[in-house]
Amino acid sequence: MNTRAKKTNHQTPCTLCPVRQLGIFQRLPEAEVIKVQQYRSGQCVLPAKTLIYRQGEVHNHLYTMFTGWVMLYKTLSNGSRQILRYVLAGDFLSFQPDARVPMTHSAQTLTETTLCVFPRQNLMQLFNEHPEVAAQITLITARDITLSYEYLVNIGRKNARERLAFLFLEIYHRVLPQFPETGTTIMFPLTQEDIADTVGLTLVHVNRTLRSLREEGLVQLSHHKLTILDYPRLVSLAGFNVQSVLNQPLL
Amino acid sequence: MNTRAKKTNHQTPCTLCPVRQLGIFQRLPEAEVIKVQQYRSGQCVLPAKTLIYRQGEVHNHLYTMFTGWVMLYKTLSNGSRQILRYVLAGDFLSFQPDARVPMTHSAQTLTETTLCVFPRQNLMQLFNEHPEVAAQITLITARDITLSYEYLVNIGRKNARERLAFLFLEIYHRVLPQFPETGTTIMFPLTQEDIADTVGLTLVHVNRTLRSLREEGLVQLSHHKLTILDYPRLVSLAGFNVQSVLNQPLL
DNA sequence: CGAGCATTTGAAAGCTGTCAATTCCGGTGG
DNA sequence: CCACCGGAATTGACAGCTTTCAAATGCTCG
Repeated sequence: MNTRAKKTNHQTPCTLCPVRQLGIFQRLPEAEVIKVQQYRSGQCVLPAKTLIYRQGEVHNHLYTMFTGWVMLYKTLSNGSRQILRYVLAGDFLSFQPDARVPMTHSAQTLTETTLCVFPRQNLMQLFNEHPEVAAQITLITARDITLSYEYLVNIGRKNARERLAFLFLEIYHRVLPQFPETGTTIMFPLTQEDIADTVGLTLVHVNRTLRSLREEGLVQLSHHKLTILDYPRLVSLAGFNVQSVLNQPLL
Repeated sequence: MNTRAKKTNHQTPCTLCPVRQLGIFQRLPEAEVIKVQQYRSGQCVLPAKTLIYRQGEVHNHLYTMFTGWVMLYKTLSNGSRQILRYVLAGDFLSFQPDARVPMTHSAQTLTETTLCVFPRQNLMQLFNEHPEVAAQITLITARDITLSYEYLVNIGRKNARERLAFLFLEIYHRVLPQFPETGTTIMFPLTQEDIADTVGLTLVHVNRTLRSLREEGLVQLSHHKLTILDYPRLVSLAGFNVQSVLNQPLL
């Protein structure tokens, strides 16, 4: 397989920032948001490459992302890495079956990131008093599973070009709502090694495949900017379906 | 890639069966279980190879599995198939972000299956009146994600032998609690094609890999019976961690 | 301006897929 | 009880996509 682990780990102190209607709170009426605040313990801004929690460690906070990019990944004993998902603004972070069980994966920021901290202990109380939040969380979690399934199909049943096409479209569609003014070019902080570890390929093969896609005028990726050159052909190549990626639970 | 779709679809009428404390209800005190029953709409027994719901169709029920094997899978436009997960007794079935959106995957029984039907419409009401059920559902869903992540690692970063070893151990550990008397041999209703579509390989390569594992005395698979011959070496080969597979949310 | 990470490329090996054909096995009908 | 049928399991040969190994070039940050 491939890949070595990262080593950075400079944690920054938490900084308060204004309340926002994102993530689990996005569908609540204004009054609810104010009340729900009391369960929170704070918010913080983390620089790029910060380890938020590590696979194997007990971690007792939940987070909602406000801004930034975070990746979830698992490291294998042989040193290789599998990136599981990218967490973007409005997404939920660090859900695990049991608070007492160690995390099964790690989370690290790719860019400067602002997130809202929520102690796991308050969760049951929140569920009791705000069942609509519970429903919201359930739906978000269900959507995460849907995305995870898409990834399984992507890695399990597609070739290199199709896998990259899918990844680009997926991220493109999730970033767009955050920056409606961007056209076909978005910020794309992943390295080619990150891409490789996401779609189950090697860095070298990702590089070759990127060249192939570029030469055919499908996408352009350089200096951490991604440009969708031929959206229709990309969708067709990837077997992409927007539904599978949308961040809009409705209930 | 590979594979064609199945065609069977003989639905059987629902049959009432006694209340059981499984799935979402497994942690509730007895009194709660009785009350919670009112939200349910019934239970049914399905023969093997029954399609429970189909990718692309709206489906308005949730289920808890009582007995049997169900597989969740997605079909690609080129005809290939990716199996996402096997649903066993006590597991939850058919969670999707939005009831109005078509299912993104299909579900089919592998064996005769008994499941408890729960109309999606009642969900919000259930959440309101029984927040502990909401918490339970959240935890089950979180566990499903954890398993899904394990599958991603399995397909994305392991070779054929490791993938099979992992799949066998995962299923073995999930089946054991249901049939504590079984020793190292369990019922295993998947065909080699099913295995292939689960771990992202082809039928032919799965067959060769199975032979390799058998010749090395690691596992034996024939006539839909799986025997773990050398558990320690299998665990080591698969990079298997029991935590990732356990069906025991505690809250 | 230098060091270290990230990106590119070439060549060769290897794992996995494809194609085809045969054997095995459970279930059905005579 | 036995022959037959179709799906499942096996196997061989070969092609092809990906990985490995190495090395060169390009960038970015201190």
